[in-house]
Amino acid sequence: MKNEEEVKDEILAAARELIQQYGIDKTTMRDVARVASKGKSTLYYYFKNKEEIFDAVIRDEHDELYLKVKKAVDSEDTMEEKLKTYLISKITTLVQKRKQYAFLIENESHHFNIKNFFTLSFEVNGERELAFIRSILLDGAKNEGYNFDVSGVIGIDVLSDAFMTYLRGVEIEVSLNRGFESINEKADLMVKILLKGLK
Amino acid sequence: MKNEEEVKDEILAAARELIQQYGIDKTTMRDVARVASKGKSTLYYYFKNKEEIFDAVIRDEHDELYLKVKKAVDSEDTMEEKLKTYLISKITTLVQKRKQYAFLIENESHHFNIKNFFTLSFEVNGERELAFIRSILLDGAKNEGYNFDVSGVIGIDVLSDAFMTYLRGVEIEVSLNRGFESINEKADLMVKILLKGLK
Amino acid sequence: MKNEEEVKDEILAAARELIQQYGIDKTTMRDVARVASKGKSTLYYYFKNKEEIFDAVIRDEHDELYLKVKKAVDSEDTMEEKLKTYLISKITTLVQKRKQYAFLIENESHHFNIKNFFTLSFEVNGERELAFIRSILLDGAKNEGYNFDVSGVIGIDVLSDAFMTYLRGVEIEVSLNRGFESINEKADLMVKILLKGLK
Amino acid sequence: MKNEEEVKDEILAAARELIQQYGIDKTTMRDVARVASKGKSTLYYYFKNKEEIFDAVIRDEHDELYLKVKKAVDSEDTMEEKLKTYLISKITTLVQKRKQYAFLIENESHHFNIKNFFTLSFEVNGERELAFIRSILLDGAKNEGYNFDVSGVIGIDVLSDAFMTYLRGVEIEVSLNRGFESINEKADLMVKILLKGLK
DNA sequence: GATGAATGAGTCTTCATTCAT
DNA sequence: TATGAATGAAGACTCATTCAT
Repeated sequence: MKNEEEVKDEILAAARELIQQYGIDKTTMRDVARVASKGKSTLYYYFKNKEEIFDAVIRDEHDELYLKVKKAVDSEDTMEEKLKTYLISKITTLVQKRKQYAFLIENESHHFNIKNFFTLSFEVNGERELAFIRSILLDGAKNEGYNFDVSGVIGIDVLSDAFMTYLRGVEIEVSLNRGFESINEKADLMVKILLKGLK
Repeated sequence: MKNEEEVKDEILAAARELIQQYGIDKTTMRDVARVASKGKSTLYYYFKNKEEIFDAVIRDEHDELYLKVKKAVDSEDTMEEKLKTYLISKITTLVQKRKQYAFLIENESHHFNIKNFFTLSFEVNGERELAFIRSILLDGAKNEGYNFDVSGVIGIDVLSDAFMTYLRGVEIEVSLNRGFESINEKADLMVKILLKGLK
Repeated sequence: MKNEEEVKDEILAAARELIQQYGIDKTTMRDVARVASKGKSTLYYYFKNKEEIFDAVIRDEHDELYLKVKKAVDSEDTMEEKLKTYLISKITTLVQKRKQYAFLIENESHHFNIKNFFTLSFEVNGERELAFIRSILLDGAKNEGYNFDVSGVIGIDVLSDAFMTYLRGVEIEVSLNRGFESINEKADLMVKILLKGLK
Repeated sequence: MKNEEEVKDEILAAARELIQQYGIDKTTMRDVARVASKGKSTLYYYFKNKEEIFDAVIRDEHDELYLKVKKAVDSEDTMEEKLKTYLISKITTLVQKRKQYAFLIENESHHFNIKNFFTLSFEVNGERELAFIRSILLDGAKNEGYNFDVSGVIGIDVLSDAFMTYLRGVEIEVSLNRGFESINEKADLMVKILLKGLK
């Protein structure tokens, strides 16, 4: 017999599957119940309401995403590689997710919701991503001799901020399905642009 | 006596107001009718359905946005100023819009939709923005001696692409209400980062 | 410039066309207006309301039907031929009309309305059809020596009534698209059944 | 405590009541819900949509009708009595139903729909009625010495077909409220007409 | 004489949520 | 613990009709 936590997870799994495919608004409690093989009212036994369920789903999803990227980055050695890996790993993961929605692209009427998902992602991971990037740059300054304070204008804060902003642009572009065939190259170039003249 | 176009505009104005406040999904035809001081069915006299109305609204809104930014940029002389102005004018306009939604930040249940609006913005203006930025860089190369082909890696395409991506990140950040108190400074810095070493 | 009667006729023609295809309930004033190339409100200038239009249409339609059948029958000489022609000409005409609706047969959702049309037909022509049939039988008795009062049970009234009832059954069957490939034979047989032993 | 089937039946009962009074088009889900003392959405818990409800009602209604007539006929002994009973019992039952609509006769605007009901009846019971009548005639031929093949023209198929067609005419006439005060006599006469000279 | 514009009332349907069991 | 049953509220959309011009 399952305990409370397990049932909750089953429900969240169902909700996640649906939210990824249809977005929040178009996913109904009935859908979730069906996929979770539960009665509709059972959802209300475990969660206060729809919002609580979908909030949990989103938080989970983005946690995962952040952890995955972080792990990839941590396995790199140099700052430049870390930054590139950050970009590449994030894009790759997002593109992957994007594929799950593939069919929605054609289906214009749904297409608001796909983006919704991506947009939310930023809100959840914002703070820790920025902190993480800063720490990468900091390490670069300490261990690899980068100098971010050239001519008094550019500093670590400025650069990590810029990197973050760029990252967000990338995410949106993925969500809009812009071609990202040459991810590696693009990441390479961007890192070059940002870092040129800083060492 | 109003002609057809005027009435349509009245309806679109009402729809726009509501879409900005509540997002598409939460805005009902009844709401639009009420705000436009029309009967619900009147909307259907002028538009085929909900989608047609909201499509028009969004297209208008983004047209406006693009034109406003373009105008501001065109009034500048140097490439660097143009790029800065691009960022500043876009951010400023978006922040302004953002204020209209202010109260929604508290109102968690609505907040998905705000972002919806921004996300769509990208889709509509994508192409022409990129082209516009390229033309700015091109002029810079021709008239101001910028050289984007240093060390074989960076070119106009790469840079305009990077600028666009960054721009998108900025838009998202605005939509998430990240502080943009020091817009001018931030724009200044970013342009410096992108252009450093290219002249 | 057209006079009132002409415009009314144009409207009725449009209405008739639509009623035949879609039935009364599914035909809207807007449809009629469009087909008649008039403004919707113009219909209300010429007719009090929807009902008045459709009433007129039906009356016309059935008038035509009756007249056509009567003409065919009158051109025959003997009673037996008249009765057969009555059946054949009515069935043929109805089958013809039926063909205009052909596509509706597949389209289940519409199929109530087709029948509606036929049913109404009975109401309008009832009286005069009965009278007409009686007169045919009467002529037969007078001129051809038929004796409808055999064994005290059957009389002209009984027989004309039976013929009428049978006729109605035929109409319904046509409306339900029952095969009527062998109309002539069927008419022949029925008349034989009814008249057998009466001369 | 009611089980699913019971509730469904309650809803169908309400729907039937209304359909009989107002016809399908004019009966709304709201009406049905009110009469069934249920919430409007409850109907959708038990049935997929309006069509499913009204389909069920009609099918039930006609099933009943057929069974009732069949039972009455089966209790008779001779072919002649069976045929008469068929006519009488059918007419009687229909007239009875007709009374439920009585007031609609005045109410012109509704009167299309009444007929709708009758018309549908034919479609549903068509096949089995014909088969039943054939079997009655067959028995008559076998057990009572009727000979339907006189003079090479009339056969069982022809006669059962004629009887059915006549029956349908009767149904329509009932639906149009033609007087059927002397049902027994009329049935008697018709059977005589059809069978005269066949034994 | 003709109609564009406007609409109130109503239709079917969906959904999150509650509650008795 | 789990859910079947029930529903209020709302949503998009349609239509016959009116009326000022």
